[in-house]
Amino acid sequence: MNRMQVTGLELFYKHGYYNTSVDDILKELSLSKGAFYYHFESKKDFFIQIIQNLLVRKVYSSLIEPIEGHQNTLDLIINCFEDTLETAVHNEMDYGFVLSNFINEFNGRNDEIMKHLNEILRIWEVTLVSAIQRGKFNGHIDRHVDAEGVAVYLMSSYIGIRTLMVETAPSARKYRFMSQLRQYFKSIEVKQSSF
Amino acid sequence: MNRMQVTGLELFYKHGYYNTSVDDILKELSLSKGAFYYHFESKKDFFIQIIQNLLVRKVYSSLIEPIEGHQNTLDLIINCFEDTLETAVHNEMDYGFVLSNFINEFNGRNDEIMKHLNEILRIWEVTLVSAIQRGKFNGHIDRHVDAEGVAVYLMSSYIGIRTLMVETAPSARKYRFMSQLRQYFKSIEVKQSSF
DNA sequence: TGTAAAACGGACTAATTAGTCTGTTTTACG
DNA sequence: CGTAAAACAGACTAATTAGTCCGTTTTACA
Repeated sequence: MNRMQVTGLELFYKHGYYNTSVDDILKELSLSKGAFYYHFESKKDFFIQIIQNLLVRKVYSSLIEPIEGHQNTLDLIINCFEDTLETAVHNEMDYGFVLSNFINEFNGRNDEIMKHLNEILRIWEVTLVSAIQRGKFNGHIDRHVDAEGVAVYLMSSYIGIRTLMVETAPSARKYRFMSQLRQYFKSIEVKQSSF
Repeated sequence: MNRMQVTGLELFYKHGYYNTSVDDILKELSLSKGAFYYHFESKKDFFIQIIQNLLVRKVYSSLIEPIEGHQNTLDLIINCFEDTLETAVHNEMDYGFVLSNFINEFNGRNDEIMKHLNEILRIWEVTLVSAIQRGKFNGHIDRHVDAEGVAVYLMSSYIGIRTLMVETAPSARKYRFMSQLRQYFKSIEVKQSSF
């Protein structure tokens, strides 16, 4: 059953939800229809369970937990982005950011699934906002900075760079992206008055 | 024939390419199979023509031409983003950035179509790079800035915010995004030494 | 007005789809 | 062992898909 979900997520990620048939998944697993519909009500039900079991944990371990530490917030975010982007570069089978891919696919087409995906986005946003506020409190980030704004801006740029890194010069684009991210961070951290 | 392409793009944008059947398009237009396959070789051929005729022009008029002026580069970009995002906010049927939606859908699934989409991205990137270099030359942007890096960063954030603006608080997210974009621009423009 | 080509209608095919149903095997456990 | 439930196999249906084919209408133009 877990094997089915893992393989399901792989194929949905590779080919998209609507472009992956239940038969495709079963062929990959050498299983039959009976096995599938014994465990899952429908293809949609199957996908929602994948979101709740695998996708949520994936985002948690790669984008949430790494920025929940108590070091300098901006360093945590830089390292977190650096790590996930580096993984994408070295993954020859990278099809972009799995969460935003699904959001694009289901937007306006399936409200129930969109609710689940938006919920993950919301958690990511909340985590970023509180990380930035922690940074302000700890004196790493300028007190006048709008934490919500920074969070949205960070999420935007991350979603976008993952799309841009598919197919065209991922390594170079990652490097340029990270440089500009540091540049942006310089503009929101507290100015170190030399004394 | 043009009507077919316009309606085709609409539906492909709304529901995705693989999730829109030729029959759907023909039903919308009250046309028959004979009419469609008289003008187009296949569904793929139809879509490629849509890219070349409609999508390219759309990106040109909204993202390329507006930043080709000779005013302050950063102002041009700000206004350009502001305008397209505002359009997205007021379009109750917004399904995200049409170009990145298709890139997400075809990535790793159809090389021929990806080639066309990447070509549009490339033109956008080149336009941004030369705009930034013009800004450096004109004394609006710091000479040490990496034009390629800024371009990638701008494209990333734009693609991402368009994804984030679908469904959840588009207007508020747009506002926050634009504020942070201005913040970022402050960090790359020439420091106005007061004299 | 005559006529050939362009444009279109719509029935058809073969493949694929999600989901059903009935029967068989495997497992757990007394 | 015995047996009941869990797990699975695979043929089946009804709907949908891209694309074909042939006949009919419309258009352009001499």
